[in-house]
Amino acid sequence: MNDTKTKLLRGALDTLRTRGIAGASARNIATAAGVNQALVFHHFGSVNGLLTAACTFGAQEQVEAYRKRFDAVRSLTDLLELGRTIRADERADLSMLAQLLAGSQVTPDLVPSTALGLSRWTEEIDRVLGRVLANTPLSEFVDVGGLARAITAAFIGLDLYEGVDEAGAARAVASLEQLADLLTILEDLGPVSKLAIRTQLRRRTR
Amino acid sequence: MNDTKTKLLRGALDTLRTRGIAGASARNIATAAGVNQALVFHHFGSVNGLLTAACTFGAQEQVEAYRKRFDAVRSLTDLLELGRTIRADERADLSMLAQLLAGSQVTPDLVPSTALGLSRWTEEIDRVLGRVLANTPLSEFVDVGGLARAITAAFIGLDLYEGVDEAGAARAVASLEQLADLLTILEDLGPVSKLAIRTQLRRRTR
DNA sequence: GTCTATAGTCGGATAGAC
DNA sequence: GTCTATCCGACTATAGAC
Repeated sequence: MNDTKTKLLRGALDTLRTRGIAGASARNIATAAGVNQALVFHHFGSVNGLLTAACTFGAQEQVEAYRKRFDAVRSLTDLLELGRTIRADERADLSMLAQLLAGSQVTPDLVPSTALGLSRWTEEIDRVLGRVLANTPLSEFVDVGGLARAITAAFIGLDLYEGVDEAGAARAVASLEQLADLLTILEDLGPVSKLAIRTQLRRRTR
Repeated sequence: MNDTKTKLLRGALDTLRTRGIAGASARNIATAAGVNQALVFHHFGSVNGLLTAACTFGAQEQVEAYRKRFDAVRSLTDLLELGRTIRADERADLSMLAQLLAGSQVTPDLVPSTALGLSRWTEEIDRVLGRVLANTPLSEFVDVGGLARAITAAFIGLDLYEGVDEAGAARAVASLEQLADLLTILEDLGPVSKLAIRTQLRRRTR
């Protein structure tokens, strides 16, 4: 696939990453793609049309590229390790999604495709969590689908945070890894503590 | 403080929230502030100059407004409850910070003030966590400062996520509350499990 | 300090030749 | 499908009157 449409899609993703939502103009994207500016409108109707198409295109491609790695995850710690890899990958679309999210707060056209792009990651994490947390107190007392969404949101937040405070972001990630270890231990505590936890939870108002 | 400079600062914050980083132009901000467009440059030199000043100004003001609520937090669950309130507050600057973060990925001028704005929240959360988690396994095995940074990043991510999938964001928050309850129980398990956890942690490679 | 006016640039979008 | 050329509005920033 090396036709103009694909070039524009990749150009849009590159531009979103390197110049942000505020710099994602038809001209900038066309330059990045190495094609004529008018073709943005000919093929996609408008800049937002191209951005939404690019988002759908990119999310599909990206998650597939990481599918095998997701399948190899065996613990929360593994998942965070993979998250580290994904965030370190220059070509990963976390930054692109962050920019589209920023734009979506203000431009309703962008919302559906951005939500779809996010859901690709969420589904993958949901799948992994369901597998990794099966038969643990976590899956019994915490909505795993909700947790998958929270993790996706946190990854986006960390990606943005990294852009303004690399050391702080590294510290944040390290603490999450420590927390994951702690939760893994919680899993390993066995049926006795599971019972203790269950009775404790029953005692609560909410 | 109702002079032009202050009007512009507030106008900038409003514009960032309502029109995003891509819509934060001198004209839009001046219109929101009810002043002349040229004054942006007279008082702040450039649009980015105004945005950075507004960020510093807003973060200071906001965190102070919530200080008492932070002081009242007694548990992780309380903290998430407060987070819910802050995210629901239209005038809160989470959205503004999210937009500035998106811009900072691409515009180095914005980085220092955005980092400062974020650190105001991080410090507050750090303070609360230090108090709430004192004498718990969490504070013993997890870098609390890192956790504070992770929570700030997650809140930013959730704020953005909410803009494209309200139901999904609600689910994410609910699952975090369940997780917080679980962690609170971990705190209550007493010295025996603390010892168990400690030996388990020693057994690990990392 | 505040205004008008304006220079110069960049943006979205379209018309029409090839 | 792709190009050039162009319209027109919005943008940053400045000059200069008040």
